[in-house]
Amino acid sequence: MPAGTCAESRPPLPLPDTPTTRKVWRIHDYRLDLTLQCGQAFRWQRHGPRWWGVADGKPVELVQNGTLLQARVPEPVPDWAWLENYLQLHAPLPAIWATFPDDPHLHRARAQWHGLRLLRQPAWECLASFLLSSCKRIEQIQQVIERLCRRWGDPLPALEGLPTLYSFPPPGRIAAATEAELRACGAGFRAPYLLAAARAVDQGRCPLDELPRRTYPEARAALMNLPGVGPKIADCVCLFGLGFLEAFPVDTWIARVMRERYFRGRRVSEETLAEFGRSRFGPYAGYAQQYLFHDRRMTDRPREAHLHNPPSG
DNA sequence: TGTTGACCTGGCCGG
DNA sequence: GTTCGCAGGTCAACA
Repeated sequence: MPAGTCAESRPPLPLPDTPTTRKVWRIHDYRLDLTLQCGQAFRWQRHGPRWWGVADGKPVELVQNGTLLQARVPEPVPDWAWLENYLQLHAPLPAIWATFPDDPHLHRARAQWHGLRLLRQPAWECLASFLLSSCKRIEQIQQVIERLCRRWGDPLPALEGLPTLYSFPPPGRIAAATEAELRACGAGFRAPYLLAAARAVDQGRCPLDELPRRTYPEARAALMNLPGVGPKIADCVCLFGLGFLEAFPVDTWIARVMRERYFRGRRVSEETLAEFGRSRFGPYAGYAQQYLFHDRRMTDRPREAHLHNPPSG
């Protein structure tokens, strides 16, 4: 190759990304309102078309206007991969749907709730949140988590015009708290579970960072070694925090819908339902679970069906 | 192996 | 204003 050609064809030196506080994406098959409010994450607040919360440790304001998604952060960031990953903007939803069997119940849920996505949350925040979730409504879970963040989290740089948001407390901070202090935040009988989990993670006995590199059964078993973590919470953490999309959490809602629609109302154990869900819906069973779960929940709670309204923004 | 009650707390509902 | 059953789960005791 001639020397001159080589110099001309050399790619330009990569320029560092210019840090920005705003970003716009064109998105398809995405419903921000459903995704943030369906019960997989507990730190998002809605005011009209605007959503604000903490994603991957950073305060963010989000607005969806049709196929445009706008984000705003208080301090310039060089890239937005962290938010794209959290929101799973690049998850191939049509390809995921193509893997599912021809299932009338799933088709109906898809038609109604198309655009609902699974988030990818920080594993510790996900584990702590779902440890606090048993026998609580979403609003109550949000309140307890907010108290924990205000008490043991750090204030984050404020978005102009919005209240101060707090980081999710790292395991070491919770590990240093007392059970009574956690109960005072509203954790109730879940307080000793949260404390034990925080200490296990903080001391490296439950290496959350390593679990995504293990197999799903190994990660699930490691989580279930923690006190207070049964099959349901372990599967929620696998699905929403570790990226194991084959996980199929079985809670009371999904157990009801599965027994009704696939087992003619027969009594079937929850472990059997989880195995059935994973084998029927395959490597993306978690997506199927979330659609079936949300469909059933909205059927039983029509008051909350305003979620069906597309974003007004 | 499957079933049952206890565990905190707070919003809801009927009296 | 008060009472009561209930809620997106887990654990341990018991049959």
